[in-house]
Amino acid sequence: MENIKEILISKSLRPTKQRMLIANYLFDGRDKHITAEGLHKKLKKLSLRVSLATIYNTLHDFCEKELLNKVSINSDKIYFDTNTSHHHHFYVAKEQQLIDVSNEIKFKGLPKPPKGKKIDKVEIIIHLKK
Amino acid sequence: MENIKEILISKSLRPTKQRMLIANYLFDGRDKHITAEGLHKKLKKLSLRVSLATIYNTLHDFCEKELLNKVSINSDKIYFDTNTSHHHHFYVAKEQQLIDVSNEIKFKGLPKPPKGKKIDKVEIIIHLKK
DNA sequence: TATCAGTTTAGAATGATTCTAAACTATTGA
DNA sequence: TCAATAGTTTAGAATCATTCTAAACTGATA
Repeated sequence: MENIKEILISKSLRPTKQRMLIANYLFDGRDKHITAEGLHKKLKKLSLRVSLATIYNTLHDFCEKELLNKVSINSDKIYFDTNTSHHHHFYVAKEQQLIDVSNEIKFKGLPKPPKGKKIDKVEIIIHLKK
Repeated sequence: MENIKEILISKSLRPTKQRMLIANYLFDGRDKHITAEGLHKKLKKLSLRVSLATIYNTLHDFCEKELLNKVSINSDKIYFDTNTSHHHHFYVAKEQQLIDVSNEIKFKGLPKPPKGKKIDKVEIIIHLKK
């Protein structure tokens, strides 16, 4: 907890009550994929009242400070991923479920980017079905 | 043109005026990535009046019949891709630009899917920056 | 020609996200 | 200690892509 407070400060985010609540929930050691709406509901269940606007603000702030990763796969919701290391995902469209891929994928034959552009990162989404 | 009419029929889509307009625009031989809104504007410029609702309906119908591919990368718009063969994309976030990757990418070390699930397809998005 | 399934349409509804402006809180410096 | 100020939170409104609805239209078929 103290830990988390320091992290926020080190990222020049004031450790406000709301940010602490959210950070404590998110960074409990388990990897999570969550949407703003989903987080809002979770916190409500724990009787922690944080406005939806603040949730959005905070999630975006955390992303900018690289405490979270944005994953946008299905174009109707943004998922925020607490795993910020470079990794890939399984995605089950039917259940809108996102699962981390833990192992390393190697590729061959990556194309050259068009002139004037560089490769930022390679994202792999493994779509699953039954 | 006659060609396109027959394709629609073969997919049991009536070759209505609106569908023909849209299909003629989309399937002119050049690969395209387009959004519903974008297509609506393009057709308007050509003085072809098709309602936005019909554009959405048609794009979805074409997807179901595998004449188009849905690509959702940035989570605020759906792109429809006239290239329906299996391929990957470059994506330039800043310009919301989508570019087909023409060559083959091979990978090694694809993870096993969780029990009860099969790999449907592997989607690779190569994020580009300046 | 009447019927009917399929299609188109305008406009309303939805739902995620962002914006706005006012209230609140924390930090700083006198 | 206090005021000033910068940063934060909030409810609710606004936005924007997309979907829905229900009525009008179209065209093939009997």
